[in-house]
Amino acid sequence: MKKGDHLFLVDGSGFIFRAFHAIPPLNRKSDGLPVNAVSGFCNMLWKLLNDARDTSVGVTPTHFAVIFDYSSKTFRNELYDKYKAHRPPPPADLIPQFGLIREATKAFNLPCIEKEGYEADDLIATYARQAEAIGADVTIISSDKDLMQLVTANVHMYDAMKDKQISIPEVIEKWGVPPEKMIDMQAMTGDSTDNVPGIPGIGPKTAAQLLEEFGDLDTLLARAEEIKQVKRRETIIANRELALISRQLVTLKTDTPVDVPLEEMELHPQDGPKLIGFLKAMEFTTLTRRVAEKTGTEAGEIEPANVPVQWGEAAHGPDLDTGEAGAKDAAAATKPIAAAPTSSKSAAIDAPADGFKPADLAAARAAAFAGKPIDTTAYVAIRDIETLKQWIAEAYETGIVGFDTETTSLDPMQAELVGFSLAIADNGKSPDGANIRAAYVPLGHKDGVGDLLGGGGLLAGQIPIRAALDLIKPLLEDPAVLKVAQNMKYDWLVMKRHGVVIDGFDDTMLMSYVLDAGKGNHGMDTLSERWLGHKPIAYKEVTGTGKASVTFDMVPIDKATAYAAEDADVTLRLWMVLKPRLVAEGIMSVYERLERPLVAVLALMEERGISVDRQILSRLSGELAQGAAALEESIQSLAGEPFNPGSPKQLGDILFGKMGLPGGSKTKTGQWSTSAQVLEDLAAEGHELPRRIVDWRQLTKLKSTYTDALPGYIHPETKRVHTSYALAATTTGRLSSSEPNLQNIPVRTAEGRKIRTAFIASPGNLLVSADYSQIELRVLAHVADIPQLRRAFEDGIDIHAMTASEMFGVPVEGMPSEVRRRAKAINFGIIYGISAFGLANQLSIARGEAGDYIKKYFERFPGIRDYMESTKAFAREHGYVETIFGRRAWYPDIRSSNPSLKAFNERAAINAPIQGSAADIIRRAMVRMDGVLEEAKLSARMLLQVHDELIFEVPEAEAEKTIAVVTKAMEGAAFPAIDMKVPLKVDARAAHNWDEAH
DNA sequence: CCCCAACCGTA
DNA sequence: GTACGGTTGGGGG
Repeated sequence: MKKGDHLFLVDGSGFIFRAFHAIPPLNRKSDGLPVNAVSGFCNMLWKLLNDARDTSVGVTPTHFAVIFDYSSKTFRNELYDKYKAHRPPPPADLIPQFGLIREATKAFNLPCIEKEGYEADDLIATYARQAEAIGADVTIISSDKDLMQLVTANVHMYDAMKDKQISIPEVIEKWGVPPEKMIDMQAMTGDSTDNVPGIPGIGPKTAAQLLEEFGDLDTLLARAEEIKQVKRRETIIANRELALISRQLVTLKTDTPVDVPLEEMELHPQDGPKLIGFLKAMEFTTLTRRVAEKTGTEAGEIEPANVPVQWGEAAHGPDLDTGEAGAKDAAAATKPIAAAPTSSKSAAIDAPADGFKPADLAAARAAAFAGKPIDTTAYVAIRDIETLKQWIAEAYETGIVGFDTETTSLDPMQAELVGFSLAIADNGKSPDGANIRAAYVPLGHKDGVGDLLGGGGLLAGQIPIRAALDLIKPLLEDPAVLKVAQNMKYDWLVMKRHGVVIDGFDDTMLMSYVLDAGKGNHGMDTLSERWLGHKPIAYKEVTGTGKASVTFDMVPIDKATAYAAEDADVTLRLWMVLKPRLVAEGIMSVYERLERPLVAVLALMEERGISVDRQILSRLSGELAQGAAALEESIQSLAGEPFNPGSPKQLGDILFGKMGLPGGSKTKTGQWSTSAQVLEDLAAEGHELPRRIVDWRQLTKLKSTYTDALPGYIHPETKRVHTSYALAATTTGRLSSSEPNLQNIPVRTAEGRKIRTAFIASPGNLLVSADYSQIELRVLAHVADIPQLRRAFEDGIDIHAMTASEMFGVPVEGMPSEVRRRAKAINFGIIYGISAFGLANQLSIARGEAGDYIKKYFERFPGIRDYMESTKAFAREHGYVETIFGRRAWYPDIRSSNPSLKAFNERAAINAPIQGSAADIIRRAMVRMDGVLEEAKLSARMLLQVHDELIFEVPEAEAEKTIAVVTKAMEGAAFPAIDMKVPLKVDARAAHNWDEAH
């Protein structure tokens, strides 16, 4: 080292504690290893090594070292036995990171320096003075006041997290004394977290004043009699010895015997592959990419390094204890525990022996947030651009932000943005805790007055919406910053319609769904009460209810802030609880592969919508009205009195009271059942009225639910119908569709199918419908591994005919349709968790006969019975069942003592893996579809999903090729996760409307 | 105005 | 026998 060189000394132990508390909990996704402090550390090192000149440091280092504490036992304990006593053990999430930080330092090719019996501060002091003596400059990367005594004209400090240089003026500004008087200052004030006594009652202000007057501590003590304030004079004289011991404790040793000379700190070029190996092992994708670019390394070829991890119980003393010296900020706000670590191993012993496994970390996190009070009075409204910029900068800083939009409508295709809220977290001052603050950015709130058209004037004190969107857009589109929302599909679509494509996000609703499907709904209010013990403000409380309700833009801003900021706050808290559970419960890949990617896919499908021909529906509606009116008239005359045929109650009275027909069955409320089944039976006996009621019901159903309702869903601007898909509504993993439900458009009857002719391709295009053939039976053949079924599917044989042939010994050739029908019903029954009761109902046969069928079926297909029994046993033992991709469906009531409830849950548990696996397969196809189409240079757009069917809109000229590409993608959707034992088959067709394409 | 039961459309 | 959502009637407040 020579004059003019510049030495950077990083206070590694101090940094890890500050980073841990400042950075929200970030866990390695593969196993939940906490890595937030390591992440902050690596980012800081990378920045200092490459861009130090662009920071407040303003110089480039020539020499560089990272210094750590070695153990909590140092020479200071000899001086004063209570030194650093009463230190709580470090938080569980931090313990594994001590070792990782050292590994990181080595990966960065930097010297990693520590020495037994000394604190990092002593090593830093020694090196700083050595370098200074040579004429080099020194920058200490730390903001610890204990190091400020080292600051001179040539020695500076740098707060990396605030990007702030600390030199002589900053020390004076902060403490009122120059650096060389910091030792005396600390000797007087002491340090409660380190148990440095100081002089009782003397704080920084008094100390500075006394040092100003007397010059230094020795002079002060010598002339203590001159102090005018009686009380102060007496305590200083009485505590003279304490002050002198304190001075010894806080004075850093500048002559520590060091093992690594300054020369060895000379900076060497980065070893790209080595560093990337470590970063990959930590799963820091963004930094990996940056390092690869900068060092010209091909990251894809580098394997993640095998980094040793001390989860806790096996951690060696020095690694754990290094944290202690830097734990000042943490300890200050933490209630000290009774037992102090007394040996270098004690922290490891104090920590629970198995307290650092993913499941325990998740449990600790949940416990930390359960009932943790939420300060809802701290929410603020952001009303100016500068403040918004600050919040956005903090989101970049922490890398995670809670996000929520407020709009004028529950329908994201109609919604206008009224404001958005942000929640920012750091990792809190207490173990496993977190501090969260949230704000609302009002953009489109109006005053209540308004003109006759209803529109009020924009309220003052709101950032113009365009400006706010321009500011927030880069943040929302930056995949490196995690946006956390509840039901992100809604916010994603709203923001997309405002020109922002959110990238890099988590969705707490979907997390809850993969973790707890079947254990209640996944709405924010429910989750908040369940996990946080907090009941958020109800939406209705803010907007009012019923006729008196207003849209959110009419809500006063203070009221809106209380509501909206709380939503972002709660969402981020839920993330803290739920995210670690994904790893702990082994369900992360379901979330990442089958849930999260569908958010954008479905949002885009919803945005595209589908063309519906108003004229066709209107014509059909007229026809249906005519038909229904004619039927109604004949119904009235047959009944002999006017009544409402739509009222099951009135109908029951007519049929079973007045007309005295034999009543089939009663509903659970004691009413006569007038179900289609009952009416069909009566009709079969020759009664005319029930027959006409059945027909009337069909026509009115088609009219009210479809031909009349659908036109109301045509969007005024797009002229298309935009359904909404729910990702987290079913227990099995299926989607659901609503407003309108496009998953129950009629198809079974000729009358009903006419509705489908109204769903049309836009001019120049065709609709392509591609549906899986028998996907659930194929899944059953796969999971239960049934040889006959597998063979039949491989050979392309009619599966129901094969079943009938096996069961009844009837050859497939020339099989009566009734025989096949019965086998088909049994096959469906199997999928639904068959019961003799249900099968009997379905086939209108006796219970006993149905029971015989089932018995026979199981004789022929014993593997199916085994599957059903083992599935039930699994569900009873675990409370859930799994799809072939690991999705879970919970059935807590399967242990119910109520026999019918228990049986119901058993049937559902048998069905769920089959229905759910099929749902997972089509989800996989959907996630891949856009990429597959793009690769094939096709412009087809996926519009709808109906459980086993996908509908696309495609230019006429591309239809044929699209069918081939889509079919291939769907048939291969299980691969490579699952190598299906049965081929998947897809039928696809193109036509101008949905009826012909299906 | 809200909720539930009954009924029925889909896979 | 599984999984959904929408419409209607009807009763409650």
